[in-house]
Amino acid sequence: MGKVIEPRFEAAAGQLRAAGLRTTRQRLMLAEILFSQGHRHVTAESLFTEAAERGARLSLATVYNCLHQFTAVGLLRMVTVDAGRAYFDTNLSPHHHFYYERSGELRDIPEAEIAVARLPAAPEGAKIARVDVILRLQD
Amino acid sequence: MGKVIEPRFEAAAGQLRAAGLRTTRQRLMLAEILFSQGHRHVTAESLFTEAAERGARLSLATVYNCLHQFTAVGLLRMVTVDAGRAYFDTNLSPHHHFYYERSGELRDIPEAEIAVARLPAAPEGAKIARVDVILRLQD
DNA sequence: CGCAGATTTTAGAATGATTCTAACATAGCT
DNA sequence: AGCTATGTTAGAATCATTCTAAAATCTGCG
Repeated sequence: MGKVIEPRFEAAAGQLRAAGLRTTRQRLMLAEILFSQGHRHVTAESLFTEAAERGARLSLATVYNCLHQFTAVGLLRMVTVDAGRAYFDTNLSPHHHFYYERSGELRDIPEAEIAVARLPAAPEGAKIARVDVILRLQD
Repeated sequence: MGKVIEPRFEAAAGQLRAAGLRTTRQRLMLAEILFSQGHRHVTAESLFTEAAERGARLSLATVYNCLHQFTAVGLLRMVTVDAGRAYFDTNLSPHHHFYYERSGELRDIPEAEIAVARLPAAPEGAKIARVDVILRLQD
């Protein structure tokens, strides 16, 4: 018998199943936090804290595991703007980022607002997996 | 009486002095490695190893110190492509990067080869300090 | 339902990059 | 040479992240 899923986790459960991931208590909570309130940027630490504030019982290691699993199945995108910690973005459509160097805040820039007009060919034997544009901000 | 500077360090000494940095044995060696052979991309670890191979006696902490000082005075630029370690680039002119995700190799793309046509305005109270374009490569 | 086997979670240790500390050494001026 | 600010260093400390091995949980099946 499948276990009972609280109504507020229905959507998250659907997303996890569609991605081929088991619906564990921890993953449901994290998915709910990540995917039920518009696009978000989180770090492992920030997500862990947020989950803890909501009363979730899970370990930091699980947050790392889930962030990587979600990324692997295409539910998240990793964003590298700071040598030191990884950010994860729930916005999967092509877009770019403002990065506030002082605060560490990350903000989406819709794709239409930046035009990368010409791209060089990828070097022999390689292919371009992704184009990242980061506008670094100071105040 | 100023100390004697070996001829091969003359150029490096000039650059350090021009930047307002004292010419210590360690800085001379690092500057020589960094600035005497065209543009380079290094990490603290790679630079430390290279200096050690050349017989330099210095500590890793000094490499970190120097990389940051050189960056602060505008002799280097920090490049963030990997959450985990910082790269430093001796190429100070505007340009972008190919990043081989598999090997960690970084390669310059001349500015002329990429055109970032339109930029959004910086958000209220902030200004755009830098535009980074990274083409991530897989093989 | 109730179990077996596979997958997950977890605490804690381990790792890797980087920074800090506070003692020692040196550069640059007089 | 001698003074003093600056630079270097070993080693400890910190931070983000990954690993490990054991305990917990999930899912399919009888």
